[in-house]
Amino acid sequence: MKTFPLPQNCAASAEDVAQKLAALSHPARLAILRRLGGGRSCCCKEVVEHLDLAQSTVSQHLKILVEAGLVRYAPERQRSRYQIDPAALAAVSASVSALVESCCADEGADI
Amino acid sequence: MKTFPLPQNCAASAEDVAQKLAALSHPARLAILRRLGGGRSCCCKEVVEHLDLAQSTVSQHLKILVEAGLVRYAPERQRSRYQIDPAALAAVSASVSALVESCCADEGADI
DNA sequence: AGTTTTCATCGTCTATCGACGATAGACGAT
DNA sequence: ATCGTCTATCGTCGATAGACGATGAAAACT
Repeated sequence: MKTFPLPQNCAASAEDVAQKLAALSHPARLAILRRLGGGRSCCCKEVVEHLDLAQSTVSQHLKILVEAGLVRYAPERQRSRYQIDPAALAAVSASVSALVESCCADEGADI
Repeated sequence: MKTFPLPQNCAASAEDVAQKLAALSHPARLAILRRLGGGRSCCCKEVVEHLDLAQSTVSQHLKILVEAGLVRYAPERQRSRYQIDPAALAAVSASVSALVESCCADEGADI
């Protein structure tokens, strides 16, 4: 597995982290991400065919993922190309890990 | 017929993961978690004093965290005790990591 | 030309979120 | 018994999410 540069990734603000997590907090968007995983072709139509949602709904979900910075968007000729941003996803994962560690780290836990 | 097949290596369903991520996707709740981190005393009032939100609002956020299974709730005598569930948080972190890895796994990266 | 395909956006609808104040219940202290 | 404190819940409000169909634009294909 390749290592991503991660330039000061964990310095993200709480709002930023919250936005990315919000983008991840919907089953349809998780399904979309899985669909985009593995370097698939990633046009909107293909996602629509696998999700049983209206095209406009899928487009909205994709937009949310793009606005959160988790998916890159390339308006190719006709069929737009959506592609996962591995660094951004890795950054989110790192942020969550950091959060968990900071919450569970110290303390002899008197309770 | 399931809408989302979702072959999972983690035991959690997509809805479950989404719910936990939704619980994490609010700056106030992230701040609450940080407050609860390190085995603090964790009564509602203390959180209120550090968050500049109404007590009812904080109670709501705590409830969301409890319902997501990320925080444990012990209705002690007068002042309730809120406490992070480290295992649940770790599970969320693992789920996110698994998601990221499954999405970025084979990545030919040629467009 | 026209047609089809694909996509983004608009408008609209309902449901939920997020905030607050007010209130009631439970408890300790006086 | 009464007062004060802490908490959870209720009711309400505006804002937003999430879904859909309809529409328009751009590229590709007759």
